[in-house]
Amino acid sequence: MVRNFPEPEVFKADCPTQQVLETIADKWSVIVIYALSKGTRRYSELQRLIGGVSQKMLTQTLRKLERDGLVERHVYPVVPPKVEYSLTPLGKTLTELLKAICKWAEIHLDEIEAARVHYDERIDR
Amino acid sequence: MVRNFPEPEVFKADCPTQQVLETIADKWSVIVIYALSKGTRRYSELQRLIGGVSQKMLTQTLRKLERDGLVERHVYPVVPPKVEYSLTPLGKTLTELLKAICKWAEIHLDEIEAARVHYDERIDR
DNA sequence: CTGTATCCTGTAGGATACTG
DNA sequence: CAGTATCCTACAGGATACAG
Repeated sequence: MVRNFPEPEVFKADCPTQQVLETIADKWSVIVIYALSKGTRRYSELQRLIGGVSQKMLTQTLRKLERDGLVERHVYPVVPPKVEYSLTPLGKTLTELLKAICKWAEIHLDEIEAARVHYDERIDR
Repeated sequence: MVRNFPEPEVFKADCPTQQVLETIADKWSVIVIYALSKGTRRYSELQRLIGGVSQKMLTQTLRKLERDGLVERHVYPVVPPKVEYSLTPLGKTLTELLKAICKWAEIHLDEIEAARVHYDERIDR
């Protein structure tokens, strides 16, 4: 299923860029990175901070980000356990971009909402 | 389930910013917008251009983007049917940001790949 | 406290067939 | 050509229980 497109583009199914997108174009990933952008956080802090995230998804997201080298995990050998998460330098370079996305969303919120209402009005009949 | 956080943040489950993220933090949306960034495309062009997208997902994504006012749909009343898609002005403002994300992905591809290999080596044993 | 393991359900999304 | 409709399955992701 590996066809040969002339363009070295994002369009190829096996394009590695898409694999990266899988990670960062994900709701929880964006939010977690956003939450860590202000500094180190403990696991439980993140859980409290992010409303509506399940334990499973939080852990899963953190592992994925750690694997991609965006987040660093530091375990203190104490009891009870203490684990801190922070952005790596690589992660920090991404932060600015994601913030820009979030800012875009905030700015154009009304515009989008209006578009949706308009669209739905045309459809519902 | 609407708790009252002090921060007017992305963390609230009902935050409208999250709703916007649902749309644009999506793999196919990013790719479709990317594909339209160079100009108007017909439905079938998009389908050919984007490797690995199913008819269902393409239509679904286009509808979602149209609803949010990011994409415009123009139907020519001819037979056989001809439908063209293009970015709205609003959609174009987003293009630059998404391109930046894609560019980031390209630039840091190696770094991420290396991090993954490193991570997996530590785990597999 | 910071997880992992298991179960269970809804649904995203592919394949296929059909229509204006 | 540009879709909609239907079926079907894999897997995302919540709830719960348990462990180090």
